[in-house]
Amino acid sequence: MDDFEFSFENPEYRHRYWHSCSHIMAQAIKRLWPEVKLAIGPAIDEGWYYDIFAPFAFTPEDMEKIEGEMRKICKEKLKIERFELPRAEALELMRDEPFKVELINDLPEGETISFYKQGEFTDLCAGPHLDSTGRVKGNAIKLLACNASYWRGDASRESLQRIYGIAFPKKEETDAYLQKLEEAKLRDHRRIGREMQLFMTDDLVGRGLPMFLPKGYAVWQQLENYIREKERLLGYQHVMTPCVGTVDLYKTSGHWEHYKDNMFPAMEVDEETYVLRPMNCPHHMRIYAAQPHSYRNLPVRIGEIAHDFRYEASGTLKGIERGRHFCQNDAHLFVTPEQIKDEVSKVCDLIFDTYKDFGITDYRCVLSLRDPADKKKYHQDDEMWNTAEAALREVLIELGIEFTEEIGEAAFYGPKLDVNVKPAVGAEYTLSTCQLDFCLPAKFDLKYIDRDGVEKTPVVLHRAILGSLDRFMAYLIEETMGQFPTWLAPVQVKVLTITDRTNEFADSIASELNALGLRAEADLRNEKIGYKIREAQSQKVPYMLVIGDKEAEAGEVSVRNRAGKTVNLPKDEFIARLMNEVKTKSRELTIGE
RNA sequence: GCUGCUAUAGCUCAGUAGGUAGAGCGCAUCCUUGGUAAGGAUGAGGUCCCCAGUUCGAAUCUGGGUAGCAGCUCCA
Repeated sequence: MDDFEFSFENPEYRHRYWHSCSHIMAQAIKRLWPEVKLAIGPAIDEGWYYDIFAPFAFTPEDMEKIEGEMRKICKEKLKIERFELPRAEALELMRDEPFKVELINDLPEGETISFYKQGEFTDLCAGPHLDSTGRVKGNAIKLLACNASYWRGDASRESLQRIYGIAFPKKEETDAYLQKLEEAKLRDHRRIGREMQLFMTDDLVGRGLPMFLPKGYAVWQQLENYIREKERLLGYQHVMTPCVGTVDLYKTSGHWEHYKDNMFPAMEVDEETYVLRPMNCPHHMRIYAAQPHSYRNLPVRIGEIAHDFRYEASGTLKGIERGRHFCQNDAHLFVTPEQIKDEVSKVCDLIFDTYKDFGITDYRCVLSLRDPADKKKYHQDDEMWNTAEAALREVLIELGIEFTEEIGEAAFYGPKLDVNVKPAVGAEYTLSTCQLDFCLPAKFDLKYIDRDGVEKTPVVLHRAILGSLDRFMAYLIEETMGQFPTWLAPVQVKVLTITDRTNEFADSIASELNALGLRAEADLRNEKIGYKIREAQSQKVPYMLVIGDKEAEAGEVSVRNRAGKTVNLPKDEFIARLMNEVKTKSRELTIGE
């Protein structure tokens, strides 16, 4: 075996390990069901998968059988050997594996065609691999799931079964990994959303149309107020526009052409055709176009907390992370070409400033570029694209933002900076975005009068900071496990009585807090204090005030925070400190010791 | 949308060779006035997702819907 650090800590070794596991799995499957056909089986960030075409569906029992066979193969300590073949012989060797044949045929002329062989099993593979199946610890292998995938990711091609697996050098490590997966499920915003009564869905209302309940809407309102106020201070002007518009609005923008399959179908009324709007760029464009603009007044920043509707494929719906109705924290900045850099940089500042307020640190910036080969999706104007992409890239480099570039991820009208995060459960998604658009302003014939008296077309920045408020809330729920900072918590204070002798005092405290704009509830039920605490605790209320005779007499509150810390304070001091915690949007609880 | 899995009380879940259903929590009533994560008793609550079919009989088997979950594809 070539020389590199022979340790699981080494990402390259880990990659080989998992890649070899994928071959071992394929070998086991071929032993058990010789009739199945193999597609591809790479190592991934965590573990591996293999795509398999089988005339039957794998069951959980089958997965156990495969694991058993894999363990055997590990014990057999089969030597893993690489060899190369000329194209004709490679095709002959793989003649019973149609997917491999397709792969070989697609390899460019002159490309090395390599195989890896272990015992009776040989797979087309670029490698590299471990030197023996004996290096893999058989009883630390765990097959996780069997799901569907498409051959070459193309929904019009064969549907394959993708079996995922994970393995570590020690069984305890695999167990710990599985434990971690289980714990992640506890953070799932759909679960917490139900438990904390933040939102709900209802079949009669419709699929993918979540409803925010009083507690969830309380959080929502805080988010909305937060971002709107932040934008206002940065010179944004907020508008409110309707959710229904003529289909011509979207034909003009080009969205109809690109996205009509993902829009609710058109509504014919009298002689006109309307659609539920999937986004609101066109509205803002028309607002801009409604009056003349001078270069002196640019940038014009039009913002909206906008309700949009998209007919998302049913399989993509996921709680409030992705629904068919959602609310964008959208804005369009109309700028001169000279202002691009400055405005993009301000948007980036706003994004990262916001992340700081919410303590979001685990994100990834992507510069999303067009795929020049995709003539269908992208607006055809190479010069425009080159200018826009270069401009955005330049700003990001200048700001010292770390980013990767991804081809084919741009919007049809321009390149974007996407800020992506990973949820507790499921695939990465985009939280914030900043898009550079030279295209729609022309389609809407937008103008400003420049310094030289000539009419010119502005550039538009599309940007969303909280992205969709729904999705942002989903992310916050999973990050905080529902333990929102006090300023966001649905119920900030729960006032708990021990006996009914203190009902009046407790009630007056709750009223006083509510009058100050805080969210407080009194629990005057005839229950034991432990019971009331338990319930408030499970609702993740930041502060519980225990009010007994002693407190009522002294005008004090016994504060218990949700971390279990307690302290007795004069009522007014508690209120003052609480107000301060909320005002400063502290992410930590500041009361309790 | 595709493939697979799932659907029993408000929630989490048991259950039945095909013979009309159960627990815990929650809820209601009563007792309990208790000091920092579950006091006690009693009771109500179910078209076993929907529609067909098979059957003497279907919550259970079959088919078709609907919804949820996982992944794939998509995401202006």
